Amino acid sequence: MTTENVRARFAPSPTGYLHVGGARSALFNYLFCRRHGGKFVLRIEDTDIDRNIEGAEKKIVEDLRWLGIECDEGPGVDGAYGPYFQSQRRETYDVACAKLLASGDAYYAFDTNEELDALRRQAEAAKTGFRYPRPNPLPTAADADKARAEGRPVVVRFKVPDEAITIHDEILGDVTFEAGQLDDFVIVKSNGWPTYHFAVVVDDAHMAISHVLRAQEHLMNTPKHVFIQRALGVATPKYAHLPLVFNIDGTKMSKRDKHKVVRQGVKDAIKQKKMTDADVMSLTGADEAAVERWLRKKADAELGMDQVVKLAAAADVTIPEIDVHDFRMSGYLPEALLNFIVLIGWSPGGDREKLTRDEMIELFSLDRINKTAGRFDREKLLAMNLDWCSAAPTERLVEAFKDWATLNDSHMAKLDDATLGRVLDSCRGFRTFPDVVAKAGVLFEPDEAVVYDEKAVAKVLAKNDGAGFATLESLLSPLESLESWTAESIEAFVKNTCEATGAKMGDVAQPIRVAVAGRPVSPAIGETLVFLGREKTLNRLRQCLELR
RNA sequence: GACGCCGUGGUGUAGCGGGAACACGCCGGUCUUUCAUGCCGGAGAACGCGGGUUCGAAUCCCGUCGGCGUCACCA
Repeated sequence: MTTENVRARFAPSPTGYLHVGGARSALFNYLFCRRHGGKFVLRIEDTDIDRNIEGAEKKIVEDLRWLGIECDEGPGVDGAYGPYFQSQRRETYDVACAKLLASGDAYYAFDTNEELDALRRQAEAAKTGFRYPRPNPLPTAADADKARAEGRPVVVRFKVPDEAITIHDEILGDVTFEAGQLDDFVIVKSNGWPTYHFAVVVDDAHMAISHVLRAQEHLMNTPKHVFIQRALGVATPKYAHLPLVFNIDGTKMSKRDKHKVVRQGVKDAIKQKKMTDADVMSLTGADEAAVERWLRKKADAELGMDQVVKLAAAADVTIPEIDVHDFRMSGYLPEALLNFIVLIGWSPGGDREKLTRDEMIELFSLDRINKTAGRFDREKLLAMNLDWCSAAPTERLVEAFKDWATLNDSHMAKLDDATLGRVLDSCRGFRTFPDVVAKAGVLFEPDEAVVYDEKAVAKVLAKNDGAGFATLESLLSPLESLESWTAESIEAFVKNTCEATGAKMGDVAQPIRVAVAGRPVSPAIGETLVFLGREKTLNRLRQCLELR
């Protein structure tokens, strides 16, 4: 492989957060560039003016950065091939289009959507595939002006050559498409903006893109792109189509899954009479018709994400993480997500699995990319996250935890680094950050916030005529007068108490734990009480004794 | 339907002509003051199916079936 002039790009459209599938594509392009000393370009494909979401590209850049993927050229990173927004490159497309029109490789067309639909229905009825009927003779510029004057939409279509084409794919090998499969597709829309097919080709050429690594769903687009390249007289980059990423059940992983899961959860709740349509209406503020459309007609657009979040909480379902940002919000380490993602469709060979970003760069190669689609196994991700967390130094954990806690408005975001480090270390073995809060969070809340779990109280405190309560009571004054309040001294105190009374560690530690945390789970008893401090410990012990 | 891609335990992968390996998950056990970790052990694929080439095939060839993808003035 020539390592000079390698230039690859990631080209998302700014319609929201970065999807994990997109992140995988970005990662592979990034790794490939780094491996070969090339340039990684980020280009925003915002030619569909109506669908663009304001500021979405900032979110995408932010998500990439969180993962540790930085571009060499792109929005905010100047390079010799900018601008990096397609919306700012209109002249380039206009010039290229004029060229194709002049050479006779493209022509005007004036069909309305209704006419096109009718044609498609006809084709369907006749059970023949729809192909746009190329007019003969081809309309002229004058015809186009006339049509425009009549108020008809004017588009430009590409005149697809009637020949077979073989594309060499770096992963798939040679892929041949028969002649006559493609019809004359639109390259410039009636609003004057290029379609995706045209814009990618023009930009890839202008930006000197040498390699295109993209998801396999684009494979069938490649002949279109190569035909345009030939008509334009520009070079064809090397293509590598990446295997798809599916949900664990084999369905396509898409943003719609969030709606899908919540919808099903709400339906189940309604069936079990835990919820009603009226609940859905009051929760979302949507009217009956809108609820009907969302719930029964699967019209996702009827409800916004914040409304879906409320419904999910009410129906007690967990919204699946789909976007990179979702995983960040769920308390994953970016290095773990990155490691997990890189292994969907690629492996360094052998038994090697855990990889840092630098190791990925060193080992990455196109010929080790798989052809088979992979599934996104959340259990494996969780296990991998646990691994990374266990191996991470405390400082890294503190940094990542603070990011997570801040984003989630957790009360633990306020803790100082030293305390946070101890808390995180005392919880080692956690899978994601919410586990840490579940285990130790209550120690940093007001005493009144402690919720006593009935089962735990019954089992640990009330059983045997309130033996646990009695233990607590007997501990009150020794704890109050304990000389030093450190994890070691507290542990020693508990041990000594056991030895003196012949009790087991659990007989002493568990009542304290339940009294102080409300549940039978918390960090080691010494650490638990240190986090709490002596005063709050005693306060909670007394508070708990009132349950008797 | 047309075209295209793919097919190793439940999942991700390794192996690419000569004992089917690793990780996750699952099951059982175990350490521990709780949970989670950790540790030990186990079940689970004759490599979609059929045929061929070969002394020998998951590995090469052909066929077949199945899964998936694409068929927009969305990208």
